Amino acid sequence: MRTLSEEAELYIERWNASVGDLSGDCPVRGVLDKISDKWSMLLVMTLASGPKRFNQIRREVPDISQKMLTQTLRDLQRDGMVSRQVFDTKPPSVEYRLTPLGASIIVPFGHLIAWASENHSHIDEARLEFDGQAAA
Amino acid sequence: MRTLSEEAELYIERWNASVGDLSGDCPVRGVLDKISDKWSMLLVMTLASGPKRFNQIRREVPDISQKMLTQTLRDLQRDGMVSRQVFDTKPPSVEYRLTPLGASIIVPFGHLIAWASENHSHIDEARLEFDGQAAA
DNA sequence: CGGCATCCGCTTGGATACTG
DNA sequence: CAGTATCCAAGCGGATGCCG
Repeated sequence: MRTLSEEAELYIERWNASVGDLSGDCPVRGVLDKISDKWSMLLVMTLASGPKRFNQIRREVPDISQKMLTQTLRDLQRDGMVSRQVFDTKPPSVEYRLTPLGASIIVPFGHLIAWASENHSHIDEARLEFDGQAAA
Repeated sequence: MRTLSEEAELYIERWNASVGDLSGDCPVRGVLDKISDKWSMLLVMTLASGPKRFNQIRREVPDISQKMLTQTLRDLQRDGMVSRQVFDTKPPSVEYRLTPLGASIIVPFGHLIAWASENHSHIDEARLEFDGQAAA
């Protein structure tokens, strides 16, 4: 091995040190499963620009169902990533905002988003080529 | 808002600039969906430490089924993240390795893993507290 | 060894209707 | 407005058996 950057090597080492046997109950796997959730990170990024109310989030993320929005917000609250504040007005309003923990994931997640926007064109190209060869 | 770091602010800005209306066909969403795949990132990290053969990967990731391993490897190959090399021995052997594109995701993904190992204890605590209050 | 094909259970998640 | 409750379809993914 090879042509990887030193930074990458470092992460690989840490990974190997932290995961042990990669069995399902390794704590990092647990967090990764959360991150893999279809909507979690999208909601975190939506709340990153400020606290928002339920239907306001819904409008900003058009293709989430109300059920999934409720459920994902509750999960994020359970994990201490989002706090929920109810205002006793009528009609009642509920505001969601990132906790410090929730806000702290923005940076590492931002790296991934940066990677995605830099490389999605490469992925598209690779996919076209792959599908072209499969058809031939 | 406001106790976020400047780096976080930068990512939030970029996010807002890049996603437009967050509709399902935004390219960043597309890449994020791939990353959200249950096994993709696990396999990338497994291959990060060097090229490996099919059953070797299976042994290192004990709880993936053969079907999902085949399928995920093919998807990664399609996306240009992994290359597949067949050796014409008997019995035949097949080696998978990261492409430069696949290797390039290790660094941003490493940031997320670092966050996970630093914060999973906070998440566990938050979860215990939340569940305790729910029971009360 | 490294797959592919089939079957099938179970979860995920959407649509709809109702509540405080 | 901000949910809860119920029903139901689609697909993810496991188990098994077969092939080159």
